[in-house]
Amino acid sequence: MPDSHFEEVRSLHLFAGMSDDSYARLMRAAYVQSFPPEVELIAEGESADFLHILVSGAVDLYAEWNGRRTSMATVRPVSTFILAATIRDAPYLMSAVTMEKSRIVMIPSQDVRQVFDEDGDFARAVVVELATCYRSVVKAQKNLKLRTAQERLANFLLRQQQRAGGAAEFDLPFEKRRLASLLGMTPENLSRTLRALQAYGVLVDGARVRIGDQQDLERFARPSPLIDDPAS
Amino acid sequence: MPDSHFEEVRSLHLFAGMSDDSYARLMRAAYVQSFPPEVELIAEGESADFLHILVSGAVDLYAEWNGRRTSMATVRPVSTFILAATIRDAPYLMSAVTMEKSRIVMIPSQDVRQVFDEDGDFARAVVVELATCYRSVVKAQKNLKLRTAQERLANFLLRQQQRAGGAAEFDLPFEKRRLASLLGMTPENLSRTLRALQAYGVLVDGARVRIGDQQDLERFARPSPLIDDPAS
DNA sequence: CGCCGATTTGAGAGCTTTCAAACTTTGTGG
DNA sequence: CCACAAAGTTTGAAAGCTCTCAAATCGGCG
Repeated sequence: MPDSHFEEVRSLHLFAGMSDDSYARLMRAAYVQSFPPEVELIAEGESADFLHILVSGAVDLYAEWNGRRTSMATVRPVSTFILAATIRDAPYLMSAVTMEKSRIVMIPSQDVRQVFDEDGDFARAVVVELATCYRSVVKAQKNLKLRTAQERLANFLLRQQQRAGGAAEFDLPFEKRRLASLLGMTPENLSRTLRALQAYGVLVDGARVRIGDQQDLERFARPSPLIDDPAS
Repeated sequence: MPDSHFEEVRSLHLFAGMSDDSYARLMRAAYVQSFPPEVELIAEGESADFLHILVSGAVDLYAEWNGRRTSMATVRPVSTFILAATIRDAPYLMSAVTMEKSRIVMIPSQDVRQVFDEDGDFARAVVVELATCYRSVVKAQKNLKLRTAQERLANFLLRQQQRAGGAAEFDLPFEKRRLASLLGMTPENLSRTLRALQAYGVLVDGARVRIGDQQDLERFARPSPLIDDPAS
């Protein structure tokens, strides 16, 4: 593996606190791979043979049932995904597909479990990572069950605006069809709902969004740290 | 704390593997408390001062936003709840209320974090517990996003039937209003949807449910281990 | 330019919610 | 033990929201 990735991954919270020894063991059989867009990395139901770490690019986690499909989350660098399945040695609950050209570090699951069994520091880091993932899914579920589609969209836009440094204008980070799926609606409905938010000063042109009156949109969206804060 | 609870809690997967020493430290400041039904144990947004372990009874985890309320999960003995907030030393994301008379062991969060920092075995057990919780929320989210209300209800009934040992008749485990909220619908809609499942041989009388033709209901519900299996 | 996929728009159907009222169940006090 | 009150459940009607299907439009790329 190139040194640059080696160091980049090392600096992740998950690996930062462990001994050089354990880290070396973890990386011994690990390798980096580059993928073009739209490549299926893992499929729901398969056994979790590798822990994946996204170094660059973007990955969509989705799930399917009975012919339907929904986006569950978007993974951005640098972060791991599907840690829980690796630890539990259980089947993946979600599929993963690259959204763009992506570089991914893959560590054999059995190495992760072995180091996990031997290195308490690593085990503790895994806990913190998992607790964070757990809390973020709980937030996603609250978002789904407590808010209407319009409210979810409004809050999503406000979060995007924050990510854009508070600018009044910014671009949507991915296709609208994927956004619709993430928010739990159809593309058609997203289109209409975006339009409905004009009433709160939202203007959309293609992927470009302009938030005319943040206060007004916030009054409608009522963002809450217990649902919308990415960390915590 | 009474010895009976002491042993019962000790036998939980979360505590089974740790040293007597660590366990004693964890339990030093812990105490058991009995609560009548409908008691608010913790409120969303509060800081996580105690890890809770339900020894007997039942607890509803719910969340609120903007005046709306939804049930997120039901906790059954013997299990812990809100472990992630304790570990992260972060605010609770959900509120908890007793559904029946319940006995609950409360361990100060700082003790949990301290033992967690010192005892690798405990840290590893926490990981397994958290990974399981994480996976169960992911399943709940797939259930919500991929299935219609009717399908969620049908699968819920099949799961209940399993819990009842496969009997054709069984009782719903809690009030219908709570079930409706768990499944993400209104009580009125649950009532109508139960009726709609007559088409697949489901008969309801009060809390009593009779599944006339399991095969038929399964053909409609299409249960999947990646959504409906409680463990794994 | 012309094709292909993504997005938008329209219309209609279907599902879910809301509101109101009737009915049932549960628990309490007389 | 009965009557009553309070809460939970069911039913009906209407409104609102979301989905589906179909067609039109937009946008990027060869």
